[in-house]
Amino acid sequence: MIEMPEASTIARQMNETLTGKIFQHFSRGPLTHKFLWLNKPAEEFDAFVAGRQVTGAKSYGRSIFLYIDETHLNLFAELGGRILYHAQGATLPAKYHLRWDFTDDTSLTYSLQMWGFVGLLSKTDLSAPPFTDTGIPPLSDEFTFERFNQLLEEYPEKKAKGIKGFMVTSKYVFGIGNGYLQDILYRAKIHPARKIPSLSLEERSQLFSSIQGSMAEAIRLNGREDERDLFDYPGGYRRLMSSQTMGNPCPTCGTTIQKLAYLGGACYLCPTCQV
DNA sequence: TCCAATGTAACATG
DNA sequence: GTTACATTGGA
Repeated sequence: MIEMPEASTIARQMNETLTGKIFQHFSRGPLTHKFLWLNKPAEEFDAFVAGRQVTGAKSYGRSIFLYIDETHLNLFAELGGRILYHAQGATLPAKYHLRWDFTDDTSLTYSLQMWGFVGLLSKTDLSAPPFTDTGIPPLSDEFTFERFNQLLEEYPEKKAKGIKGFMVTSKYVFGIGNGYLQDILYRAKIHPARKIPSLSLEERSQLFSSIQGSMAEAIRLNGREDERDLFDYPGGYRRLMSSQTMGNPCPTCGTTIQKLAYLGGACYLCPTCQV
């Protein structure tokens, strides 16, 4: 899935590569998928974007905004898969779900994995629900330790669910999914099922630092090694806790890394370090 | 053959 | 309070 480091990398590359290009055509690819959500029929996407210009791109949490003229944007949200740029003359992938062609004979394709929302919105649409329901992206000015602590207290299910429930719910911290969460909790030495009221101030501080540190490092490395950037290059961030490292010794204490099914999606953790 | 993962529905339990 | 399930391309 695309989490904040991937969204950041792809948006930066889109901004550098696509800005100034004129859309020629939007279309669906040869693959279909029930969990691909467009907010309008593909024909409306096509009719709207044709002849309009890309004016930039940026990321927000795990979302990507691709700006169209001064008034609209193409929103990529809650999505998995690959968004790829194809230079003039490049062979398009055989399988993809969506495609944007530009007038200079370059194009963009999206191959979905799991699910994804692609929306054609006006900038004002972004300032109304459901697009305002997202939480605060890590590394943003708003994301201070004080605010983080406040969000922990505001989480309505703080007594019922473990810290994992809070962390992967986009309404609070926006940008982290199950993938990076494993490393974040490992670095903070916190078990995914720990209840929020039981977290000491020091543990909250460790968690906050771990979020900031993990996100900064992953952004610096252009995302995870098992995800791809706009040009189909893998990122350089190798997760410490994942299906790939399960069964290996914990780098800190040597205990075997375990897998645990909890609140949807797998947790990988060191049962000794994370309590 | 199994894995990835979000949100929600359905289930089990005390 | 926890798990199953929707899905499907890729390892």
